[in-house]
Amino acid sequence: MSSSKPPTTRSESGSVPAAVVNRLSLYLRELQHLVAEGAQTTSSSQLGERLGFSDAQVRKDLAHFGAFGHPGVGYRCDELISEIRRILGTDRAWTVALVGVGNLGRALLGYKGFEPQGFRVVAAFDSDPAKVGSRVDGIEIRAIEEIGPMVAQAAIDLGMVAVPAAFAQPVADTLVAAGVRGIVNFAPVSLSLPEGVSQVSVDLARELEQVTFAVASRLRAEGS
Amino acid sequence: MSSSKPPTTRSESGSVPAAVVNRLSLYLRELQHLVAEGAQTTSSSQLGERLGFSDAQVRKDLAHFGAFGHPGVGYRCDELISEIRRILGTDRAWTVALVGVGNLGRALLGYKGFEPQGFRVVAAFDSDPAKVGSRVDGIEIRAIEEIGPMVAQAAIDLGMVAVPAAFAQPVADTLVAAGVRGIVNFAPVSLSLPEGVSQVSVDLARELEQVTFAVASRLRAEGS
DNA sequence: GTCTGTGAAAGTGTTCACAGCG
DNA sequence: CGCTGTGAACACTTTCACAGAC
Repeated sequence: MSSSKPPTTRSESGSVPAAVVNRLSLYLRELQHLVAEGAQTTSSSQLGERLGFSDAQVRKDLAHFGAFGHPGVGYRCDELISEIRRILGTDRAWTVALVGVGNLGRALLGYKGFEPQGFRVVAAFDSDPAKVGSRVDGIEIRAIEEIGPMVAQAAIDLGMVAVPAAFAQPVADTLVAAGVRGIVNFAPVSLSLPEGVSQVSVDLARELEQVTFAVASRLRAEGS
Repeated sequence: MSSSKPPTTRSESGSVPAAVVNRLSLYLRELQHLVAEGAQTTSSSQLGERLGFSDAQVRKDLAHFGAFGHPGVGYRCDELISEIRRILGTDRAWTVALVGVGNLGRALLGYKGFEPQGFRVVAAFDSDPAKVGSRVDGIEIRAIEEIGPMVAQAAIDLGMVAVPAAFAQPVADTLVAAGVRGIVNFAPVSLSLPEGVSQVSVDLARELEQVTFAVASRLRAEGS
């Protein structure tokens, strides 16, 4: 969604709709908020209500992966958090390389929200020689040519692409050749990647367009 | 998709699935690339192939809003671009206010991708007195208290929320009270907004989680 | 009584396949 | 011919509603 995701993906127990995985992340985030508020347990209806889903939807989503609840009680927050992290793969840390240290890239380097969820940006690359060698948020900016060796040496799992649209595909190709297993693409282009490399695209202008569509529709419905 | 969108939304001709609107943005972006490459016309199959959808899907999506194609010919790019912009509401400019000039906020202020799609960030607010009064990318940072007057005075349409999770809801409430019609939320929390105000959420860690799920699934399928 | 997990029903979205137009 | 637009078939998702567990 945001993003050009393939419709489905494959999991430990058959194929799971992308929409379910999306919601899984939302459940995880909400559970973390609940724990921060001191909750020990929650229920499908509480979780659903806070996120705008039905209780049945929450239960059906979780049922794709197992039976984590306790009838008559609900879900133990910490238990469900562990399960969802295991399902999403974030029960271990993931190393991330950033390519493109422009405006957006710098924000990604400094973003505080990655670490708590198990993501560590450990390398950054840029084609601008003026940036290479400098440090941003404690990370040294390296030349594009160093992607291959660094990804191998630091065993980097994922890549984030924050370069201008025209360079996104070649940069993605380089990351894939270097061995990353997945890419988050912030350039407004559709990447073609080989099978076996996952991708998610985030296009900021597109997010705004989803909002304007809704607003424009409402204005049209009201009669100009 | 990426993001906690309500499942559907309403349009000029009945209700349109959110997934369709998402793809509409993708079609628009791809058409713009095609024009840049010198194309005059395209077809549902070309458009679909470049984005990973079926030709039928492209035609069905567009059919929600009218008949824009020319049988035997395809779609005239410039014509379809105009139509999609009209549908999305981006046939006119939208003014945007940013709240939260941290790492991410600064990136949003400087992001070059908004203007070409019809978005203009015209005001920025932050609670940090040290930032208030300074300028970032030509925009003066104002105090949170000025949101109300500024949104009214500058007739601001949309808000972008890039503040820490705990402040996102009150900031959103302030923006709504000030009169914005839609909000893009970058904080990892689920906002509750009144009917009539559209929202899209972008959670960067969640985007990464969608990728790790796919990667983790593949690893599990391969046997550890 | 409360709340989960789940078949069955209802509702949506996608693909198929073709009539019709340029 | 080629390609759109579209009803009909299909597939998928969500909701319903209840049996079973605590």
